Amino acid sequence: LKTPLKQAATSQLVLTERQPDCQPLTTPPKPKETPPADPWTPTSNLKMLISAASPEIRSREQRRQLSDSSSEVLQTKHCLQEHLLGDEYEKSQPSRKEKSLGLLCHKFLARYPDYPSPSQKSYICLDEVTEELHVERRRIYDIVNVLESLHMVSRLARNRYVWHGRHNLPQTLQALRKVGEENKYIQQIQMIKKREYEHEFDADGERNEEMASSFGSSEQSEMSFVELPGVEFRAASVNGRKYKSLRVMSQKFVMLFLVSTPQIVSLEVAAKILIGEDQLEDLDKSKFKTKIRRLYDIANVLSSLKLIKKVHVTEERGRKPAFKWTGPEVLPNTQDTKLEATSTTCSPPISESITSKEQCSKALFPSKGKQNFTRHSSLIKLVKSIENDRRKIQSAPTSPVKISASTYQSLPVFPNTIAQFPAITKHQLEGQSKTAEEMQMKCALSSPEAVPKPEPSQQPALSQPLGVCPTSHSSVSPIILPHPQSGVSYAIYLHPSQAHTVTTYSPGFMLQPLPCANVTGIKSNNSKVLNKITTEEGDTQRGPDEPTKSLAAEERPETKSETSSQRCLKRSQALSENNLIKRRKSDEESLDTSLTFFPSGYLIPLTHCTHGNKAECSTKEKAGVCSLQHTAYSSPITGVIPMPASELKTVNIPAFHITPLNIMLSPNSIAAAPVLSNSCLNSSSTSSAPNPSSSALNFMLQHIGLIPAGVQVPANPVLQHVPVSSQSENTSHSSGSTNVQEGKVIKFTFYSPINEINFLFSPPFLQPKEPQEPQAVTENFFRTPGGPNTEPALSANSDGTQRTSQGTLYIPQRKLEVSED
DNA sequence: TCCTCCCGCCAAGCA
DNA sequence: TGCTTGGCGGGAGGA
Repeated sequence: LKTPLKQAATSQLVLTERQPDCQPLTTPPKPKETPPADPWTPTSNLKMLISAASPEIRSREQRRQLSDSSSEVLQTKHCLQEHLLGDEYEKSQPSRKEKSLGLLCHKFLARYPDYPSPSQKSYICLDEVTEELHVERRRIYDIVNVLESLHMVSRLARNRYVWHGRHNLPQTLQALRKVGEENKYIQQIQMIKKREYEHEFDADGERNEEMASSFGSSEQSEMSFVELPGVEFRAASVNGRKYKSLRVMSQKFVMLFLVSTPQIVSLEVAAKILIGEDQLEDLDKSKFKTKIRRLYDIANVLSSLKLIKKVHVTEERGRKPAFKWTGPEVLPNTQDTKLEATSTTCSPPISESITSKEQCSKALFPSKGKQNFTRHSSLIKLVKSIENDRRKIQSAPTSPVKISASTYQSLPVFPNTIAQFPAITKHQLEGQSKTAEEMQMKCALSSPEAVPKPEPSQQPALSQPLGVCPTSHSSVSPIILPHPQSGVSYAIYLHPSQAHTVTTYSPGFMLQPLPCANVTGIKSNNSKVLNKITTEEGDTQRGPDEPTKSLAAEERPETKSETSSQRCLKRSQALSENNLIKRRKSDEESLDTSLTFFPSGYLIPLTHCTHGNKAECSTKEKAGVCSLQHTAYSSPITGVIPMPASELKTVNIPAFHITPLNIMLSPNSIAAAPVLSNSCLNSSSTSSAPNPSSSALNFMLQHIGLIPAGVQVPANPVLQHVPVSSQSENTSHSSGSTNVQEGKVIKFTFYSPINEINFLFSPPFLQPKEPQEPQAVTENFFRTPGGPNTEPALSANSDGTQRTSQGTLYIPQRKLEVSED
């Protein structure tokens, strides 16, 4: 009852306020005379009914008519009243969509030029806007707040804003991206996704508890408004409210897009992150719903600005609303350049400290005092989260698993991997596989065409050897990780089509599941279970004939890799220096956790590839990564090769670092990496250095129990040049095409957030063998292959695992997906 | 049924 | 003290 009355009063107020503006208006002041609080007179009764039926429409219609003539107003009023009890009145109401904030924002934006003349400032009077757009003031605030977050408007005074248009947008986005990177939002996203999958079946409470721990305590919560020089932020209130401001939320929401790869953020994740940085007690459902509501508000405005677009991420658990960034690409290089132009201290040193951050912030926002700098606490929270994990596993059984200390940094990589799946549509994968042959030709590592949407300016000039070496130009591109101390290096086979995006070394990454393994091809028959993104326009549904393109669309330009990877390495190093031992535990935990749901891939040891030789080291030193101190823990169970920290110290890890920025490595970069071909292999102790593929195979096969330990199998040329053709992959059940025999090749795939690393193993080694300990576990991660749309014929093992009759191991993506059959 | 998000209450804070 | 600003959540339209 309250609302209608109030609305009626408002309508009357509007009515009377408009009178002076409308000359012929002669509306009697009767509404004023009738106290709105008295609903029991016939007039007020009627009025209340009208208001109750649709106060908005009533006032809106009245206002509209008032602008024409007073008589029309009265007629309209009468008309409305007459229709009040009828269905026609309801029909006359604008639909909900017509009143949407997005539409309103469109109208609002239409009032002002995108790029107003600097000499001529546009001022926004809220009163005028509310009148002209026939909306409540409250709605305008929603719009203005979001626009403020992008510095498209700024508050001048009460009721008064200045319209800046999009002049500041690039600068703002770069600043936001920078802040987002510094605060490791991508890692938060990964963390959330990881926990999401880990606790898929957990009770909400438990999940919330986990979430809470992952974000640390509320005391660390600190949300600030990112400002730009010259764009002063004058919040109406400077109290704590501003930290919950829609502005801040909007900025953070945008940050998530800018640091994500692909630039798709689900509302759920965004809300959790926003809550995570708020208070722990906010993790209840109502708060979550509130955040979601606000995010919808923000998203509507951002959509009107064409910065984002609504999409849907389809997962096993259903269709999730998400948004995809469609705004201008914000390149970190440019950003860094700009930052450096502002201040030379902006380039974070090897160990990025808070001090340097603040310096950078000062440089970025010189017009404001320190209190205005953005000082997000995400990093601290992340650390806390991991420490929580560590604590949890302190009592857990020790595991021989070793993963790199960098896992500490890239712990959430795993979820990130999942996070990336949405970006890879089934069609994309299929298309990718179908064009595998073509890519083999086109996507030679040195070929720029191999890079989806290669932007010249984005081609990373990876001057440093990354320890990632192509051994061939086949579609399966081996990458070597030198292993100095043990004398064993590791090979990773990269699919060239994705090699450009590979990046990432991370134990978490190594321990991640190997989805989509189809023996004969790149095509994944798992693709059906891959998350897919379907925009409403279906624009992300790309045909199979343009896999590269589609991938490119979803993946971040590789450009970011160089600086980002360096930065990440530095951060990882800094973080790992002090708590290396502790983190091992944590890493183990994370590994174990990953094990639960995600089978891992394998690093293939190159037993004859010498390590630590001067040539290699010099190469690494050139890369500036020799000092990298990471401890890798891997589990034989998960097929991860133990990789002590000392070993990794001299490994050119950067290329394998999974960073929150999703650093990518271009084929060119990989091709340019000389480690394998020159430093590593050539510098090996013997001139007859075995083919790394052989070592890789041996290790792999031993590891999974297909051959006994100590048994060495000769290298198979297939491994060096595994022709993965669309034919073979599509006809895995028929005679194998090219060199891949039917069902005789195992392809292991690492999925990083943005790429896959494939390991192909040739037939001779797939011989029946007595299951050994590791095998039993390992096979749990395998699933038989099948056509892209068909379920493979499985032969269940006694332990419940399955193996294809064709000898092909099929690696599922997720636990849930594995459960089928 | 769930997703979206309109709507407006009401409190904080400004003028 | 009135007005502006905006956090917040109920609940309804829509898919």
